[in-house]
Amino acid sequence: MDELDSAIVEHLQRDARQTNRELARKLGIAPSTCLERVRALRNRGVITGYHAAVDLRALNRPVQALLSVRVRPLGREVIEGFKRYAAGLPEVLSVFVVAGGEDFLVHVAVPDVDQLHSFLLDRFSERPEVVDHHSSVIHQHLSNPVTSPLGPIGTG
Amino acid sequence: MDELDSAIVEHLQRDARQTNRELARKLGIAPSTCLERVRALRNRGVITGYHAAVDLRALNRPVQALLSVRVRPLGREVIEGFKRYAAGLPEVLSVFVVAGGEDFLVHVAVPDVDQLHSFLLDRFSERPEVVDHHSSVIHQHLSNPVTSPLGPIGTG
DNA sequence: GTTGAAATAAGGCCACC
DNA sequence: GGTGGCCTTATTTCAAC
Repeated sequence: MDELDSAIVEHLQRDARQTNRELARKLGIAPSTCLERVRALRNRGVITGYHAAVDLRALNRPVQALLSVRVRPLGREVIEGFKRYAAGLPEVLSVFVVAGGEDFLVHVAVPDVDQLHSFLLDRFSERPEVVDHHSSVIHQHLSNPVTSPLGPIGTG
Repeated sequence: MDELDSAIVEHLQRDARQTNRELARKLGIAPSTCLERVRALRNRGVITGYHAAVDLRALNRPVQALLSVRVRPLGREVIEGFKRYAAGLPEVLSVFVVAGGEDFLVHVAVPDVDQLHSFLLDRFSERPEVVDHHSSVIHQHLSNPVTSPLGPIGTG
């Protein structure tokens, strides 16, 4: 994991479909060298995959919310069970298992606020382990396009 | 936005670097047809980009947290200002602007808990508009690999 | 809108440095 | 570990349906 690897990761986070030749040209290295580096990053698990990003409005899901959920009794089975349940729901974008006042934060995207309400009632309130929940509508969500190493770059 | 488009979007969310031929074969259409569909999805803004996903541990950032922040006075300038400030910090993965008890939820990834503490003190506590903040360490973060349309598929 | 084939460009392997 | 060349494979255009 040197500076070249770091640069490759940054470029591929911005555009995962640029050709190997284009990437090599930007970095000033030979395409074959670049290809080997990229493959090594995948094999070492630094790059975990390549994913298309979508516009939630285009998919009829303009309303986003963060749902905080408390479950009881606290234990591995209840936590694991709810986590997998929530992650499997089509409305759910991601699930955070957190420490502190709440146990889960569930990021959802739905067609409208009525369906957000229905989702809470039908999917969360009815679950016996859910003792409390609270929703925060998301007005805006900005994602950092690149995630770079922090601190000294590891030796691999 | 028919069912074919929907299927294309799902496949490209799982693997954005599969060849056009492979994608066409899975969908049972000609490669040239597939290519045109994919291009149309990009031009219509349904697919917004292709991004490499990375392992945060490999980038020396194994500690994640969600930081809830309240700012005052509440107004467009303060909200916009803090939002852009937070989104520009290298430790920050994404920023949620939310309604409800808190104003922001900031998703961060740092090398260790000490640097999480330092981040809060140096980057948030010192900001005059930040009147309160509270951190929740993330034990686990699951993302849904695919985001599909909900409800009736729009006519585009 | 979809297809098949031809032209263009890229990916991938290997010998060499 | 990095490079350049060669062969294989994919992408992309275009005329026709």
